[in-house]
Amino acid sequence: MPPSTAATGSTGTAAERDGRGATLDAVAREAGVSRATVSRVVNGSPKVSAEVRRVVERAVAKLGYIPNPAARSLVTRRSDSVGLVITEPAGRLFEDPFFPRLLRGISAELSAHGLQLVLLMPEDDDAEQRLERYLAAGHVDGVVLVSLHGDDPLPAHLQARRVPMVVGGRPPAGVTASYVDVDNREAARSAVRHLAGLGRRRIATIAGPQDMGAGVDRLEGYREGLADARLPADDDLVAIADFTSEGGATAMRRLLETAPDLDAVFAASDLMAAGALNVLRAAGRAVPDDIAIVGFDDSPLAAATEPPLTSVRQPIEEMGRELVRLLVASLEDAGRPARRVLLSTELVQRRSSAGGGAQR
Amino acid sequence: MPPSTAATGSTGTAAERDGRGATLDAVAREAGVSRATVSRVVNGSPKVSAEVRRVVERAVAKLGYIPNPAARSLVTRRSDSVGLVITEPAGRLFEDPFFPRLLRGISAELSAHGLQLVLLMPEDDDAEQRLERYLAAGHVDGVVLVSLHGDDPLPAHLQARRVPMVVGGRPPAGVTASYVDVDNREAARSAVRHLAGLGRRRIATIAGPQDMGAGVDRLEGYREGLADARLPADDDLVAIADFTSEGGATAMRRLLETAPDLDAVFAASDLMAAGALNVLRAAGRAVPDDIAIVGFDDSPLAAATEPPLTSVRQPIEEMGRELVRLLVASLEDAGRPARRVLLSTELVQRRSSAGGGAQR
DNA sequence: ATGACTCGTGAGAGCGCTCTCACGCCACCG
DNA sequence: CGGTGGCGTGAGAGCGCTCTCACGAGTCAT
Repeated sequence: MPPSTAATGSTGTAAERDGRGATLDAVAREAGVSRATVSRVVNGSPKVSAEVRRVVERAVAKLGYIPNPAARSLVTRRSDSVGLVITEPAGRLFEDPFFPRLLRGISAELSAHGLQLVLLMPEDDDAEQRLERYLAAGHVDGVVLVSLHGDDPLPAHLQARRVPMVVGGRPPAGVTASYVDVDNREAARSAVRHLAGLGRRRIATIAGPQDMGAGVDRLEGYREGLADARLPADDDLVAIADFTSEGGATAMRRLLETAPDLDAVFAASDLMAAGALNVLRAAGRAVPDDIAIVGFDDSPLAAATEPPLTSVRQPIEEMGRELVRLLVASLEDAGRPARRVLLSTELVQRRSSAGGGAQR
Repeated sequence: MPPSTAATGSTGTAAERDGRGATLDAVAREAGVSRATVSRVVNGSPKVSAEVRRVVERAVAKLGYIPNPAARSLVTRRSDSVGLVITEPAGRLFEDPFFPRLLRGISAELSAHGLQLVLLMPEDDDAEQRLERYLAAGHVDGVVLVSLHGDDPLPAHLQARRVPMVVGGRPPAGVTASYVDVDNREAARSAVRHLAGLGRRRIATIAGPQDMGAGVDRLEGYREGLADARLPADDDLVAIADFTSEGGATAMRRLLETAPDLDAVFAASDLMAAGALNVLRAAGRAVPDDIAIVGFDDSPLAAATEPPLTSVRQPIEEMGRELVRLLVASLEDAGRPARRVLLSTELVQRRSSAGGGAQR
């Protein structure tokens, strides 16, 4: 600690203030105007003469003034930040590029709106309770919820507390909030039709968690795809996993037992498809010749596996951006009814489901 | 909007307040004590009689009181949140599990200290300027900087503004701050010795960016490892990349041209090693028989490649936790000198560098 | 009984900002 | 020449909290 730099009145050379930063009041004195006027200039109000504005701006620059966010928040009742709540066990977060990509989209759009991102990853129920208080306290202006599982009480509680929120993916029943999703059902359906079009007849699926919208919808789409192709449904062809590669591997092993004659697999995520791929290789099944496989997400991983994965591309970054747009809109107009935004997908074909396999 | 719910005095049934939440004052009135006392109870001060405490707690519960964070911050000059600044181009963020893992560690430790995480990912210079103002304004109590590149002015600026900060990895010259790192030099050195011990004589390296501490240190360690094994240094054996798999692939192609006789590769990240692996496979070079390869990080990816990668394990989550510990310590004692924490690494051997290859 | 303490509590100032309202000024009209 | 109406500016009240300080009541030694 330097020995008390003394109070040299208004001498202070620019930003060399020690201790706390300059206040509105200091700027006002420096510029010879009132606090109100400085406030107007700082906040870009049009009702300030050009001359005064210049003087104030000079004072601001000279003192290195930066508004105190807490003081501002206290009166505006806004924090200019939003929370992103990710409730997902470690496993998937680590390996799935889904989250980083979503984050990127969210972050970019928030930045465009001058908002900051508070990342919240409750590790247990206790942390989730603290999280709820935190959000209810108004630390953030709104919340983006992603990767919701069916039994999570958080969205309902936030709704009760009137915390503005948007959800990534179809929210669980009972929760009405704006959300952004892709048409998982339709995407899965067309992926299965693609496999059927290749002549595959015993098409299995590695489905996602059945407590998540994406998991349920993609499984449903799979079933519809089978029906479209007039193929019989068969529970032996369905294995549920958790979106991780390890889960995908386990599911694939199970499928090889329950339905050894399968000739195609639709996996509800690329990660699970990659896990399945490893198992198939170890089992000596050739991909795509013996077994064709299609993933979901079109993550960078899909192009890097051997063989590369056919996959359903979803615009993850764009989902992030759209989530923020919805949230910002509801922040500006609280009475706004909840909206749903559905983004489109595209089947990206690669070698894992190339033609010339089992038939055709 | 409901037609003005009228002012029914102190009737209000519990948390059914409309509009803003209850204030300290309201709780004080409800409990029949002063604001100061309620404040003491809420903040767990010991100087409150058990009896009064009970009464106040009941009032708090009844009104569903949650302190207003802005008001509190205004007087305490603390935000109870810290910023995590990641300045890294999209590419690596997407594929490298490094960041999610680090995040996990940071988030867990912050949570243990009752701190929140503000995630900051400036996309361009403009955003970085805004970021600086944001941090200087005191929105956060301190900052964790990771993935610093040598030319980034941010750390120096933050230092000038006296923003408490810690750095992940060795900070660039001129910046003095506490930091957490692994002994990259020693780890790389022993990885190279491991390869030499296998009888490899033409050991190449795919090094990381030379504007980052980890990139420089691992390359240096590689050179020391060669010297240890009395192997000649050779610039043809060195290719610089950017820690991504694509970069690793490009570097590997270049190495195959400049040094077609190489029999081992030390890659400064698993991602780069994986990219190299693909190139080697395409080039018909058998791993580990023709060419042994060692990666760095021991990410989940390392175990999933074919063949699985020998890799230097670093305790990434623990690095995150330690970063937070250092930051918290310097928050509590501003005069505290900068410290360096070095965590240990471990070489995890897998098939990509199995014995029985070129020699031995 | 008196003074010296401790201990729990209340009064009140103040953190730095925004925003409403009032006011003075000038241009313009009748 | 007095009235009218913007328009730019200042005064001042708060936002909800913490924290210092003063104070009354009890405890104990003198």
